[in-house]
Amino acid sequence: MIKAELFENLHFFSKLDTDTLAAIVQRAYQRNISSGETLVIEGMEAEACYFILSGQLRVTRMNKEGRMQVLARLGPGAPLNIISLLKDQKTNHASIESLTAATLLVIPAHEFDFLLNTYPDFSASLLNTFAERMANITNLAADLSLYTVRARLAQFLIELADQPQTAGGWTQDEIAAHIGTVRDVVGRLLRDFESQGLISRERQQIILLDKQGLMKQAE
Amino acid sequence: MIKAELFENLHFFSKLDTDTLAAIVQRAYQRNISSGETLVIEGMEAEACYFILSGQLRVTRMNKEGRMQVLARLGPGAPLNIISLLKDQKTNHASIESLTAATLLVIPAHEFDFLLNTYPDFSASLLNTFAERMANITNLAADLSLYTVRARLAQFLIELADQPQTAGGWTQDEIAAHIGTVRDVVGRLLRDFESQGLISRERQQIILLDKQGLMKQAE
DNA sequence: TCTTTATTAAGACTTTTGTCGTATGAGCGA
DNA sequence: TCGCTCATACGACAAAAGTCTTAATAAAGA
Repeated sequence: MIKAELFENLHFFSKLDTDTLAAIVQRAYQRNISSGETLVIEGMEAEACYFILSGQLRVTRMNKEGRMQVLARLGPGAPLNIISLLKDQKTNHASIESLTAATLLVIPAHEFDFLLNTYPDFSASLLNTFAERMANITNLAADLSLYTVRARLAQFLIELADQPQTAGGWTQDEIAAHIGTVRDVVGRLLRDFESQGLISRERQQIILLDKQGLMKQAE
Repeated sequence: MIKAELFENLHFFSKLDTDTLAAIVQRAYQRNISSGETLVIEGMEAEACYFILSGQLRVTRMNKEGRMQVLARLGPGAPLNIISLLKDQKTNHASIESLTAATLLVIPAHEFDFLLNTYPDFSASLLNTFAERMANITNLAADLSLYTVRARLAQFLIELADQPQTAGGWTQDEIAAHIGTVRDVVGRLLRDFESQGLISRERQQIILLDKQGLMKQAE
């Protein structure tokens, strides 16, 4: 049995009515997963959607060669796998895996339908959350199309520096999956940025030295 | 004064209650635009959202060099500029321009807020429409990241052939803006496909000769 | 501590993508 | 019909991105 206190203060839930929260509590269950676990596999039948109570997860797509693109990195309060349930064809639309140990609120597909049809504030809150997600994924698509890898990496480093809480522990592989390229290229560009004095680095730790210069690289 | 008969049979509106439709009619107005007109400019303050009653429009992003990426191509029933109004920062999040003459239902920002807060079926319908849009833009981002221009073009041609209604009148420039590259490259690849006997072409008309072969190009 | 695995480094090389200049033909309006 | 714009063609070139190989180093687990 789960308790509303676990999540009612999270952004998504904070605006919901008490009885909507109660209905969620009644129909959902809690699940704990460990770090590096795969929660959802692209293409399989969509069985449930999720809300992150704690931990970090990432939404990804892969091609046949195994190259991966991260579509989103999400934390507490974020809904997962919603589109898969709303689409006509109810298959998982991307893969989802945990980056840390995490606790999730699991809502089975039919329960989700019920909540959606019964509690207008639930769907309204979803709509708001979606707007931001849509904006983010749109930015990603536009960036991938309109900017070079160099520019995307520079921008990524700047954004990373602005959010110190997420700053540590990025491998070159992860960075590559985020900005839409491969590890080798990230490594090469970081070396280049370093030789220009824009950054300095130690293992998995990048220190931004010249923000102005990096912004120029980002065009 | 506009009439509900103009649009109540469009997909988005068909599931709405009669009084919701009436409220929309009362608070929205109609606007006609000609082909090639710019309806919304990225970055400017968001004043309204729109629904397409007739005609085709495209949602785009540009970089400083003037290279353009088409994010969506939309027809009757589709909502426009919704994210701009739902975001925290209410600026237009992409540009929108007409590809044909078009008629639009215009809903000013504050009226949109009212409708959203008052008629749950309105926001529910929006959520459903959004799911599909989100799926599409996600596919675009993944494709841009994970596939080559050659593969994207081949896939584009296959999809185009499957939808005969949209098939005509694509310039190389437009194709390029859709698949995330520049005109020259599209021209070069089309020449290549033609020399391989995969397609044949006359002015602005591409005939698919070997679907299997193209699918191989799409990897 | 000793393996094993994950991460990074660095260079050489290939392929892909983008840019530029010039040229041709079609369609359109004055 | 004349000029104009638009769409396209095509080759040469430049830049960006990706691949491959070998090697070093750090972290993690037995």
